[in-house]
Amino acid sequence: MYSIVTDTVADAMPGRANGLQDVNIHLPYSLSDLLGLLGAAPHVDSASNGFPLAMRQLRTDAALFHEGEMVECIYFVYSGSLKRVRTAEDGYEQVLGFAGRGDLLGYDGVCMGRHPSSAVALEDARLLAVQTQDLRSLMGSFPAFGPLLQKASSLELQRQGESLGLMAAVSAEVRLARFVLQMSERMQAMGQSARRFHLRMCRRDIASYLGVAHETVSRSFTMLADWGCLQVDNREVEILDAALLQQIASNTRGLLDMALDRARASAVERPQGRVSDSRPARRPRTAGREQIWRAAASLGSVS
Amino acid sequence: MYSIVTDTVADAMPGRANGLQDVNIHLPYSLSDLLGLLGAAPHVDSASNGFPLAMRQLRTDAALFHEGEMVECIYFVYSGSLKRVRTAEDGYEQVLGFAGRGDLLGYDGVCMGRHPSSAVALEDARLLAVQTQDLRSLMGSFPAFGPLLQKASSLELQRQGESLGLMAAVSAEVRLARFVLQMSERMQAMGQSARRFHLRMCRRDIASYLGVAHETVSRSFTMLADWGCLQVDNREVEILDAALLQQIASNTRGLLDMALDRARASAVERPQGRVSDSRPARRPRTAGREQIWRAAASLGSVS
DNA sequence: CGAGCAATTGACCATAGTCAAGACTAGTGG
DNA sequence: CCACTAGTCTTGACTATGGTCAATTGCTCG
Repeated sequence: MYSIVTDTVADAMPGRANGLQDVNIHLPYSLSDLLGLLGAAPHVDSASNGFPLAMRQLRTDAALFHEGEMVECIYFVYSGSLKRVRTAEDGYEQVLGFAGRGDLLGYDGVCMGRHPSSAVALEDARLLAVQTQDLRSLMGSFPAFGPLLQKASSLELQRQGESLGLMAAVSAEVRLARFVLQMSERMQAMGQSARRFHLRMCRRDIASYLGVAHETVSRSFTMLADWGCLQVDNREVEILDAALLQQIASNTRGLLDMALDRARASAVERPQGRVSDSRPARRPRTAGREQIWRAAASLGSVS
Repeated sequence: MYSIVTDTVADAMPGRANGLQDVNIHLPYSLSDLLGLLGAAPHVDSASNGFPLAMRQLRTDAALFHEGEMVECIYFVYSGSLKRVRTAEDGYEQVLGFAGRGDLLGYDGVCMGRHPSSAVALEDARLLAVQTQDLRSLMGSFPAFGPLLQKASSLELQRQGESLGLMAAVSAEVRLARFVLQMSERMQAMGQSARRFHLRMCRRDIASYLGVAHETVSRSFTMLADWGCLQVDNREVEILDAALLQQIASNTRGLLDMALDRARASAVERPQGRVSDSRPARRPRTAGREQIWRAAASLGSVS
């Protein structure tokens, strides 16, 4: 599985990653920090300084909570990133999504009182914890909190919908293209570069998230790279041709239709193409992808 | 695709049953009806009688709201059922989920102020509408409302997660088995029979929801029927062997492991077992569906 | 009754899952 | 410091699964 980094005491069990430091650590954080994190104006609910919140710290591969546990808190990512996973009865680990700064975790368990999925840190992370039992009084005492929580949960719901949209695509390359664009948007939303970023999750996690085999993720990455959309070095991704990537991502069914349309359209315009990296022509093995090659070539993305 | 049915202006299409009646119709409904629908005790917030709510009526195939529209209300299904759909840029219609009585719709648009997906009635339906601008004051004035809304939105989020779990399965039969079980649970939750029910959506919708071709849904239904799990007559479904169905549904990867495990297990309790006889030292590379047949046979599900 | 859509089934073959092997990296302990 | 393990990542080969096209049947509703 994943390389286990025990964060504190040597626990003899290698399978379990959670040491003592994953328990709550109370630091001088308060509700006002949360309101700020969620984008509230600086001084709304100034009394919110007086409501202390726990800041939870996690090391890589440590679980924030496990599937099936009672829900005591909902969490907001303060730094770092996590994945949400559900383990099927047969032991298969399905990745439901990834969370970064500002994202809400654990809310899906509120209705049943139990977490339907686990959350695991992809890197060292810190999270603000709000006890569910406090939710009611918080909404009463701090008028800004209710709408912000609503907004956050609504955003989660929207994100999940988009995740479903990823899986709708039939072809693996399209799924991956959509995934890359999704990550790119998120990075931008967090103030980072949308063009070049570092993936925090391994191929297996991406594969599970996209519903394909991890070998297929590898292959699809090289495909996208060959077409001149991306440059990939392990987890480092650079988007070279966002337009082409978008085009690929926008085709749910196959690659064929797009390639034809695109090739036809671009046969008219045809600007001078910039050269990314001229690689020896690889023989495309299938009819469908042959089209993409032509499309890409006619776009000037590949010389 | 689906015939687009505008629910406002009289469209000249004679074949379609949707006319003016899909616009808002204010009937004597109030917040107390909503609280009741969501499972609150009968007399909490008795003043809620005084807060009127719009009841929206939809005919089959009419849209509750369209993707991209401004969010004015969130809705709670009072009767009937709907599907949530997202139309990709290439025109492909992706079904995100289905909603029945008590389910919340439109909440995912609250964060951005625009609906990220459409909602379309699968049959004549009625919905209670709550204007988003009222949410804040409602939560202030009616203490029971906030938690109920929270619970409803949390449930939606959980459901979405389960939907993602459907797509995780590689084999089409497994996806369909999970879908059927999901529907069964929902029917039961709504007080109907979990064993025998009527699907409100067509094969295409199921297919889109599961991320497979609609022909594959047909084939998978006949497969499950052949294995003795189900009886299917068009949209009428009867579960014959829930245990086997569960078994099939619980295998994310292939059908292989399950069939073997199951055959082995039942070989113990069933001394006649000739099933797990001389298994070749190495598992046959892809045993395929033959295994299921044997497993089913050894279970006595198929004569 | 006919038009149109839903559902099923068959044939074909491209895509992607599976197994296998090798390259590379990071963490561990001698 | 260097193996040594254990993980990730990539690539190749093979083939089952499922997407696509096509034809048929059945259902519903004018």
